[in-house]
Amino acid sequence: MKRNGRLSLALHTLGHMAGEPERIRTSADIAAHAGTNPVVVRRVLGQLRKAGLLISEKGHAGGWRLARGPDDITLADVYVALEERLIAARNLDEVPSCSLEHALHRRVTGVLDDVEHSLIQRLAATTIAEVCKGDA
Amino acid sequence: MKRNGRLSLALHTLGHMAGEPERIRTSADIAAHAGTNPVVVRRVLGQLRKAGLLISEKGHAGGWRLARGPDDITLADVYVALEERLIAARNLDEVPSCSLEHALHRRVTGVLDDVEHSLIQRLAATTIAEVCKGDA
DNA sequence: ACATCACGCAACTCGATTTGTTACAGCAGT
DNA sequence: ACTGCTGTAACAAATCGAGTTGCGTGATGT
Repeated sequence: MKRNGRLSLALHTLGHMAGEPERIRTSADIAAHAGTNPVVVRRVLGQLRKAGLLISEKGHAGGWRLARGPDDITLADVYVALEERLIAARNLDEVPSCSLEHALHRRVTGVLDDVEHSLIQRLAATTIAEVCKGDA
Repeated sequence: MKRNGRLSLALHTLGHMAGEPERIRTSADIAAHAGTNPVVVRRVLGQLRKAGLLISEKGHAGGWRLARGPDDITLADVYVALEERLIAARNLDEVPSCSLEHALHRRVTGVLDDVEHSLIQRLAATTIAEVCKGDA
């Protein structure tokens, strides 16, 4: 796992959950399966929980499960929940010294924002359930 | 300068060159203007040279100049020359252990490649000369 | 010829970001 | 009470890009 590790981990986990929605999984289980650390899992899935995609329960029989049906969670939901923003730069508004820089920045970020938007739309077209089905 | 620093630097420099195509600039000049280091400039512009966008000449009166007219260089040319690939992951084909991972990977990279492609097409619609004009 | 000025390239440092790890507090069942 | 889970903070390790230094090479002017 290297780049987009969080996204990979999240999608992978959700995919498995979609296969057996009843089963409650612990972060240790998930971490073992993904070859990473339970804390990392909790960090990533915690963002999905905040976004309302997952529910986590503490205590003896605790663990993680889907907050909604797998056909009601799209890849875009996951993407935005993780605040990935692969494309659009999350910039610290660097004041451009020369006006050319300004013009360039405006044009490029305009395109980038558009493309990011279209990426999200494309991701919104696929649900977790579909991906899981396509696997079989 | 932080993320996409190479792209910024390249576009900025090309923009200025488009304004005065005759003038030959040294990497020291460019670096001073961009607030960075001559070696960094040579690294970045070197990629543009390999892509046939720039010409560099050594020696006393050496320096950098455009290899073609500014209206014949698009933002996409620069983007691909730098091998930026903001979107599509440059992965080391990690063999997915479970088939779900496989299905996921295929679908996500499919979308990502498409979006990357559309990004390049959008960038190809703008030339360096246009950006320079838009500035004035 | 020779000094000068510029690029080309490799190796290294540095800082920021990301990922992995350890430790501990809190909560829910048995 | 005890066990087993999450939540969080703090720290360590790996990663990556930018910056830096040093030296080799080619072209120009004297």
